[in-house]
Amino acid sequence: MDLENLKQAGLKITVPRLKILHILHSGCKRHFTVDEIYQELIKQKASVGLATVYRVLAQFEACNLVSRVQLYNDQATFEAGQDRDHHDHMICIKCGKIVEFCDDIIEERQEKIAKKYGFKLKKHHMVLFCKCQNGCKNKEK
Amino acid sequence: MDLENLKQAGLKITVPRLKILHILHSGCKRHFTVDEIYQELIKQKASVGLATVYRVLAQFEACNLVSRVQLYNDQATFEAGQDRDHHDHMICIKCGKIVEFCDDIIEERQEKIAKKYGFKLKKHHMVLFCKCQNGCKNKEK
DNA sequence: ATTCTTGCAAAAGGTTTGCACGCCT
DNA sequence: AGGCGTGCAAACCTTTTGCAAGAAT
Repeated sequence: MDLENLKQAGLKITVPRLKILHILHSGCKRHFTVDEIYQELIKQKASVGLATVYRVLAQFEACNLVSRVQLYNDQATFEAGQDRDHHDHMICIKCGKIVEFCDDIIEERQEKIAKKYGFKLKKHHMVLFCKCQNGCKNKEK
Repeated sequence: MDLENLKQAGLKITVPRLKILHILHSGCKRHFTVDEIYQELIKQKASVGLATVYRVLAQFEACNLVSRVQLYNDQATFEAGQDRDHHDHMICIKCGKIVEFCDDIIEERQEKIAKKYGFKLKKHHMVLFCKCQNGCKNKEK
């Protein structure tokens, strides 16, 4: 349970932390920019400062309640969920829909390519930018 | 020839543009952050403003003399060379050495994965972070 | 009581823009 | 003269930090 993680990490159960946890887990959305969370807090009329959102997310990251993912070039994005297995992301450039996937063949090739050049692969970063084929009528993000 | 591109794009041949072009093509290095170029200009005692570096690189990008690549999360990076074929990057996290590569198997898998989820792949972003195996004694970047 | 948290404002770091001066034709 | 190009400073945007006041145990 999330609250256990907080306690174990020596973090107190506070209103801002609970509200942010709630946002992270409500609905089917799992990826949030800092500003998305901040705007949601404003919508809920919670008086939580932007600096607090940044601080809390960094703390959550440290105790594995969220992980930081680089989906866009300009804003930090956090992904809800604990101890997730490795995966990459596919994003619809029109509606923003995100799909997580992991492809063994690609993972294997990456290792081989690194080895071929005398490198040892430490991590990788891969995002596929796509368009949903059906039913995505939203405007470009 | 580079100067032709400039003229065709309606850009005048000026000292800052020539100096930046020269930096882009001298040596074997092909990837530069804005600041690397700016620092090199300072080292050469060229009085070129940082804003100019940004503006010139944006213009060079528009006429295909450089392309913008997202290698680090915090700083824009530009790659010298015109009309390059698609490729991805592998970076040594210790010495910063960059290798460009393109793997058909990965490219093909990316298409397939997109299709599998009902997406149409438009572009992708992939960077492998590695360690050189031999002879890389530099400190972490 | 003590330690942790927070909101606010200011600072930081990278990038862009406004503006007046300068250069070239 | 006219327009493009430039340096400088100021503005911008996201993120971080300092600090004094407030909460949690």
